[in-house]
Order: sequence, then C-alpha cells, then structure tokens
Amino acid sequence: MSRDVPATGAAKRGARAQAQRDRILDAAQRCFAERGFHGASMAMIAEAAQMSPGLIYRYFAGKSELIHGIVSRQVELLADDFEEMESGARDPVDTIVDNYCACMADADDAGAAPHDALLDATLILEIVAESSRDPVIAEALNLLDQRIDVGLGSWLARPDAAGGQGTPAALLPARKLILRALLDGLKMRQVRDPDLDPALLREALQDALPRLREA
Amino acid sequence: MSRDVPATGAAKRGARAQAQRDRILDAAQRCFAERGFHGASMAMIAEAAQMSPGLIYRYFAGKSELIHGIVSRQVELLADDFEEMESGARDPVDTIVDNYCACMADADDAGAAPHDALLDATLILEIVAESSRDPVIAEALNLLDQRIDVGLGSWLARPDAAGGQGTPAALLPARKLILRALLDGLKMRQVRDPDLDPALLREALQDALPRLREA
Amino acid sequence: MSRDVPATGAAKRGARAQAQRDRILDAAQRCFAERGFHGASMAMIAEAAQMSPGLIYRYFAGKSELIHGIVSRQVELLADDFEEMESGARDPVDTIVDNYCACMADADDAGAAPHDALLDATLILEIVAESSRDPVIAEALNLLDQRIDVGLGSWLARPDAAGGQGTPAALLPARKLILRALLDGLKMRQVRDPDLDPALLREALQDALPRLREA
Amino acid sequence: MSRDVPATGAAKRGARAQAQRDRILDAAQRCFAERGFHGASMAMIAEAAQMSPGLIYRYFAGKSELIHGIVSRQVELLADDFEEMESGARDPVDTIVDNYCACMADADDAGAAPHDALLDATLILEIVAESSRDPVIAEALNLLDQRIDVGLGSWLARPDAAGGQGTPAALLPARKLILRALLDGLKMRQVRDPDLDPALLREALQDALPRLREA
DNA sequence: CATGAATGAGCCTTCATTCAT
DNA sequence: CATGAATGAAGGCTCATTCAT
Repeated sequence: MSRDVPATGAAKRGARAQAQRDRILDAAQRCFAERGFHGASMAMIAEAAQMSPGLIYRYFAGKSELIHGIVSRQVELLADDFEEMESGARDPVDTIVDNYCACMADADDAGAAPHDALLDATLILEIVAESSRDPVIAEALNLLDQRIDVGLGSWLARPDAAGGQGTPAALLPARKLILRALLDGLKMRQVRDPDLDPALLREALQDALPRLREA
Repeated sequence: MSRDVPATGAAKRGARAQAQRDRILDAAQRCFAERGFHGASMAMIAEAAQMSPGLIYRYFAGKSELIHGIVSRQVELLADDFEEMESGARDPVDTIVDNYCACMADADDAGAAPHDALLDATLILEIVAESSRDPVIAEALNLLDQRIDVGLGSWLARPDAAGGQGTPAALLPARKLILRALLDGLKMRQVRDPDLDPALLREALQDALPRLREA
Repeated sequence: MSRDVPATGAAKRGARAQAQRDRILDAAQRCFAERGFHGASMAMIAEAAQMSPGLIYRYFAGKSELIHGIVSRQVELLADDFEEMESGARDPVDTIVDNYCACMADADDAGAAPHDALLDATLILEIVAESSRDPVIAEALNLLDQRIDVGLGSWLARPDAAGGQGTPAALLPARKLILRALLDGLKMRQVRDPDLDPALLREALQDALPRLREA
Repeated sequence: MSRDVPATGAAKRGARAQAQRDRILDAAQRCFAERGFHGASMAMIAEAAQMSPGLIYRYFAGKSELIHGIVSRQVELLADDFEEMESGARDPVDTIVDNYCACMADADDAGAAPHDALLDATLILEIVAESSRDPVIAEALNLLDQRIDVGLGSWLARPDAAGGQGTPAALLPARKLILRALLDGLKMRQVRDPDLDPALLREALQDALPRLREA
C-alpha cells in the first residue's frame, strides 16, 4: 500500500500532479475539519493550499470531488490499523482508543499534514450524511466501507490464537454489524462529547469487547 | 403521541400558533430529510408548509431554530420508547429494531406527519455535525442527549427483575458509553446501508445485548 | 397656536383620533431618533405606541406620512421659540443654546413625551435628506421652513429697541440666509460632535451674533 | 485633481484594482445621490458600475465601506480648496460659492465622473446622519472632519497679511465652531432650497465673513 | 375600531465555478 | 500550468403593507 504503486485511480498521474492533488486535499481536509463542508469555501481551501481557486478545478471537478479524494486517501490509512489488529501485534482496544485520541489531537494542531491523519469526527458525519445525496461521495465511501468490512470480518473470523476473535461464520454478519455500529457510534460520541475521558473509553472497551466474543 | 395537549415549553402559545409551528416544523423536517440542512432553503420549507417565507420568522428566529424545534419534539417521542424499555413491557431489542425500522419506513412515504415520526437518520448525522458549530443546535441536542442518557442509565441500573439490566453503579458509565455508541452507530449504519435486513439487526442485538450485562 | 383651534390639517378630526395620532407620532419620533428612519420598523413603532401595526395605517397612509406628521407638529413648538426671541424677553443666544441642549437632553431620556420635544438632530438630517426625494416629506418641511423664515425675518427686521436686530430691508435676505445656515449647521455639528461643550457654543454665539448686526 | 498618482492609502493597490474601485465608487456616488443610501441597492450600484453585484465585494467589504471610500476621496478634493484659501490666492468667498455651485451643477449632469466632484449635498446629510449609527461611516467622516478642522483652523489663525484671518488663539475654537456650522448649514440650505441664487449667497458671505473677524 | 397573522418583494451578501490572460 | 477577476444564481432574512376576523 506504499506509494511505489500509485494509489487507486491515480494510475496515470505524474508525480507533480499527485503532489498538487495531495496539497489540495490536505488543505481541504483542514478547512472542512475547521469549518465543515458547507462552511469552508473553495476560496478558503485555495488559500490554505496556497494556490488560486481556479487551479483546484484542474485537479478536481468540484467541491464534492474533494470529499471523494479525502475519503479515498483514508482507505490506505485504515490498512495500517487493520494490519495491527489482525497481526495481533497490539490490543485492539489500544488501536481503537489511539485512533480515537488521534482524531482529537489532530483537531488541536491545525498544522499537521492531514493526509496521514484520520478524518475529523465531525467531518465523517458530514460525509456520511452527504453520501446519501451525493453519488460521488457515496461511491468513495462505499470503497472505504467495504475495506473496513473486510478488515473487521477477517479479524473477527481469524482464530483466537492468530490474534483474531475466533468468531464462527454463522455469527459473523451479526457481530460485524454490532462492532461496526459501535465503532461508528464512537465517532458520534466524539462529536457530541469531545471531553470524554479516554480512560473511560478504554475501560468501556475492555469491558465490552471480550463480551462480544464467542462464550 | 398526538399533540392534543400542547407540547412541553409551549404552554403559553395559542393553539393557532402551535399549529403553525408544527406545520413549519413538519415541512422543515421533510425538506431537511430530503435535501439536507444546507440543501433545503427557507423558501423551499415555506412552500412545503404552504406559507410565505417571511411567516416562518414569526415563529422561528432562524434556520437553526427549526432544527432546535425539530429536535425538541423528538425528546417527547423518545420518552415513549424509554417508558417501554423501562417498564419491561417489551423486549428492548424489539424497541430498538422497531425504532430502526420506523425511520426507514418514514423515509419512504413523504406524506407522513413528521412530528410523530423519528428523525431521519441522515438528518441526525447532519444535526450532530452541525451541533459542533452551531450553538443553537447544540443546545437542542444537549437536551436530547441528556434525556437519552438518563433513560439509558436508569434502564441499565434498574434491577434485572424490574425489567432493567442490573448494572452495578461502578460499571454504569462504561456500559452507558458502549450502549450509547452502539445505538448512535446504528444510525450511521442506517445511512450507509439502508437495505440492512432488520432480521439481521435483531439477531445481532439479541446476541450482543445479553453479553453486555453483568456476567 | 394652542389646541383650541385644531392644528393644520386636523380640522375635522375628533379628539380621540387626535390622541391616537399623537401617540403614534410620539412613538415614531422616539423610534426614529433611536434607530433612524430606515432603521425603525413599523412593527417597532407600533409596539412603542402600544398598538397593532395595522392600526397605524388607519391614521397614517404610510411610513413617510409619519415624518410628515412629526414635522408638522414641530411648527407649533417653534412658535414658542420665536415668540421668545421676538418679544425680546430673552437673549436669543440663550434660546439657541437651550434649544441645542434640549435636543441633547431628549436623546438621553427616552421617556420624554416627544410631541413637545424638539426633533433629534440626526433625525432632522435624515428628514431633510429624505425631503429631496419624498414629496410628502418635502411638503411638511416646506411649511416648517417657511415658518422659520418668517420668524427669523421678523426678528431680524424688528427695530433694535423692540428686541429685534434692526436689520435694514436690503440686507434682510442675506442676513437671513447666514443666520439660517448657521442654525442649521449647528444641527450638523450636534450630530458629528455630540460632546460639544455648551459653554463654547454660548461663547461662540455671543461673539458671532452681535457681529452679524448692522454696524 | 485627476488620479494619475494613486490616491492616499492606495499605495499598494494595482492600477487595475484602483480603477475598479473608482468605478464602483463613482457608480455608488451617483446612485446614492439619486436614491439615497438606503434607496440605492447594491444591485443597482453594480449595474451602474457595469459589473456583477458579487464583484463589488471583492473591493469593498460592504455597503458602508462604499461610503467610507467615497468620503475618503473627498478629503483630497478638499485639500485643494484649503490650499486656495490658505494661500490667499483667492477670496474665500469665491471658494465657498464656487464649491456650492459646483455641487449644484454636479447634481444636474449625471454623467460627470463623481470622483472629481464634490459630494451631493443630500448625500452629505445622509452620511452625517448615518455616521451616528454606523461606525464604518463614522470613521470615514472623522477623517474628513479632522481635515476640515485643521484647514479651517490654520486659515483662521494665519495672520491677516498672509491671507488668513488673524484670529487670536483664544477665540479660535469659538470662531471655528461658528464657521464650521455656517459651512455645514449651507449644505442643508442647498438641499432645502436648491434654487437659491448664488449671487445672494455671495452677498451674504461678503457681508458676514468680514464681520466674523477680530474687530 | 382594532388586531396581528400573513404576504411577498426585495435586500445584502456569499460562493462554486469559469475563463481571459 | 496557473492566476484571480468576474459571474450570477441563490440564500437567509426583513419589513411595509394588507386584510380576515
């Protein structure tokens, strides 16, 4: 998943173009996180990317293509998390909590390069909401969703000994649904209650996760 | 569940005024569900409510106040769900699944009177996202959140025999967090995967909920 | 000029109607002074007059008729000032300074009944400006202007011994113009520099007025 | 008096930008003179300037900033008048009368480039009135006022022989006040009585001005 | 007479997007 | 490629005025 092989959809793009795209996406992600999708203007994004508004349109067809681009980039980031979880190298609780905390931290320092930062929780909600009306965004999100689904599924299915959860195939869809909802729901909690104590979150997960395994 | 008796906070309002407010809120809820908060214009809402744009402002101070009004109405609807859950009159799984299905159904027939309907899942995401930037919306959501928190907390804490979950006080915050996240997350799943089989949802909940109780 | 004989244009009006008109005009004058002609809404005026917006239209044809009414009322107030000046009962400097100070005072206590208060200086500017575009207002102002012109003229012309200025007829138009400009200009200074020391004003007038008389 | 060299405060602005600003200001000045500050809409001004409404906002933050810009331009025009007066090159009466007549003439031919023209008298009243409620406008007017104050003060104080009035320092504030009021008042007369004979004005000034000097 | 709900035109402003340079 | 000026369609909101009650 490294950049040796260009990312999905970027097959033919030159290095320069890719750099520009990333610069724009970084700026957009920062602006969207700060002001929301509708609150951030193309002009603002252009300024954040230190280029003219017109140039953005050379790389992206419109504002919602920016969301598409941002979401697509996330797919790669996610891969890392799943590798960790699946390899058993790390307690899944840690991964989730870290992931949660990372988002919070990102929100604080606006200088971070967002292309390897997780999506701001509020932005995720906006994207998901938007996806129900905007096919371009829906498409991007479908990819992400699928990736998560596969990752979660394989982690759940993998034998206990191999760092998985040993979930029987029959229970897999149900467990996946619950786990997915729980993870998504955490994003909503994050938005509603940004001061949530990470320790409580960890405690809650440590209590809940084991309970969700086969008895 | 109907509005024979004026709703909370509307004590002093005339019947006519209350009816107008509800008409506006119904129209707004429909428009927001269909086009999103930013996508639905006041003009569109006015038309849906069959009145002039200016008139809306006699009843609501601005667009965000419409969300405030919509969310506030939901608080009452929620009360019913919690009564059911707490009274033990009904399996909580049924309540959740029904609630879930109700939303889906509402989305289909646009003619339904929304003031008796649960919020469209997409709209919920938008509202939550917006709440992080709009104090008016945040306030309304705080009320709702609090109500849910109390309801969930008392259900969890109530002794097993009394239709509760018998959760020890020490575990309450953690369990509440998990449950809350799970419920919220279901809304996100609903948006992302509207075709989810209710039967799977029920199965998943029947598997998960008992596991989240004291061993 | 007392109310024994109804004021100009009020010939046929009943006492009740007159009272209503005055109440409206009072409210309007207060609102206009506070927020300006364009800044004060009919709704605001109605509330200040403790009546419904619709009722105002029973007594006045529109917003600019309110200005007409306000200006017309001033004609009577002015009469008093001129009587003083002409009778020689009082130093004209005192009259002008008092008049000036009265306006400032009015601005402070909003409770005063404006129908016997001088027009707020800012409002005067607005009215004069408006008069160049609104014939209704122009008409009212013409009356006021004429009255002032006559009053000023007769004071200037009256023999010195009779409390006047003993201005020769040949110089009258010129002197009237200067005096008029000076008086009007004071209104503008009042708006631009509300903190002007009344003592300085008195000093200035005591220096200038005598110089403007026949050598 | 032309704008060959960019005006004060425009040092860094490109020639194109400056031209656009002037075009907008010209249009605004014309529209404001014709319909008043509140009567002229941004759309109308944009049309007069032959551009889209949105473009105005690239050059001015809002409607009040247009007034600010218009007033600021006047400061420069005023400088010329004061130079004349102070240099003694010209009878101050002439300067005032010319200035007065210039305004009247401008009002007639709407085609004149307003950036070289004095403010329409009616517009001045509106601006002064508005300044008491709009800080942006107040700021612009403060600058103008100050400039006039300095100019008038130095002319009054300058020795008689040097084309001044030789006013003793002790009398300066009072004389300045009177002169200022008289000049301002002339603007009001201009609005109220546009047909005033310039000859009468000249006569009046020639009579009054010398009288306002040290005996 | 009086009310106040209702209208609807219009206002200022923003912003995604385009295009001449 | 890149710029940034320019467009023009909305958008949210206000308010003078009307009219059914």
